[in-house]
Amino acid sequence: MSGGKLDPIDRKILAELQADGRMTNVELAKRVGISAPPCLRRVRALEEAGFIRGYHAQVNSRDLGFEVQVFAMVGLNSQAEADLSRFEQRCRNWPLVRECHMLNGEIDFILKCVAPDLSTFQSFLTEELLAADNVITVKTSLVIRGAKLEPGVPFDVLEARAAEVD
Amino acid sequence: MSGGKLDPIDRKILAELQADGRMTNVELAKRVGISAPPCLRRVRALEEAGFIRGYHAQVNSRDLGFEVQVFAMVGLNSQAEADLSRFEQRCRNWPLVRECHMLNGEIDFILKCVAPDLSTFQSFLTEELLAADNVITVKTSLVIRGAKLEPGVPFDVLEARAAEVD
DNA sequence: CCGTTGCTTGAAATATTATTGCGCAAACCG
DNA sequence: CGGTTTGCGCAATAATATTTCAAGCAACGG
Repeated sequence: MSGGKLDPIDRKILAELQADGRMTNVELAKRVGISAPPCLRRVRALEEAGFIRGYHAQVNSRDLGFEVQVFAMVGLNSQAEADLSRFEQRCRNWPLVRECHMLNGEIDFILKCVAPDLSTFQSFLTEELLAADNVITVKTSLVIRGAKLEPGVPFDVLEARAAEVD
Repeated sequence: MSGGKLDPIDRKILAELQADGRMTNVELAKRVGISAPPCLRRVRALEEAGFIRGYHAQVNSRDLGFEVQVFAMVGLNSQAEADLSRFEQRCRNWPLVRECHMLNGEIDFILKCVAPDLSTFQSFLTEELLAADNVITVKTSLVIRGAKLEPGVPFDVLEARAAEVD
């Protein structure tokens, strides 16, 4: 990647692959307006440069028996770096915790959790999360429904900015 | 899909594709222990049955110029269904809002937002979100760092449950 | 102004992969 | 038992990915 800068074609590639990660390379090439070989090279370069971190199937948790999704707002006793790291490491080892973000403000961490049912989550909450070292406060909120679920980047905003630069 | 039930091979397929959505079908077949054609048939069936909702490249927002990630906890004035839906619809039209979850408890919605910089987010916050009809409270928290980012389902938990059934 | 360098492209060739068609075996059911 | 269903895998075919290579093009320095 020459200098780490992306041209409009690269951005379009990223946008397309974000929308459909299994698109064939020929289809992708057609959409971004170049032929297949350079398109593939660009994709590889984007992967190597870390712009693309991976590809994942989006699986329907509910159908798989994970009826419950919960956000947990966690407050810690100590915010020393060592303690923060220790808590993060714990989160990595809890399968029910799918995302863990460190925040500023009075909440130290927000966790996105899943569970097969409420009682499983409650057990986790009381026996694991609340019982964990250094954890002071946990406020939980059940997800009633998800209205928009598009992790990633809004490429339309990106294109608007790129246009301004011209 | 015969009745909608999944056997261990199906679950393994889902787990593998969740981990790497661009895996070739032959590789996938090798890993789950069957030959390519039935493997592909299973994948197609899983897609049709809705267990797989799509495939997406995970793009690195920071590299693309989205330095800021924010969780916004939103409280509404009215929780009438029509008002909730209207707010959800707004969220779908805001590019900076990437996820919108309706919660129980005192927070009505949690939004995961991204922005190129703080001032962009502030403008969005004051001119769009806070200005929106029916919005009473918005508490925001900047994401300092993400420690675990694995949306989806913990298949190890799933397998443990399946084993119990035996 | 021209040649060199560095970089990117696209056509063609080749290697892999996806996909279809079909026969086979096990499980299930009357 | 015989018929039906279901899912498997082999083999053939179609599509795709990937490599190879020659050519185009801009920047640069003589």
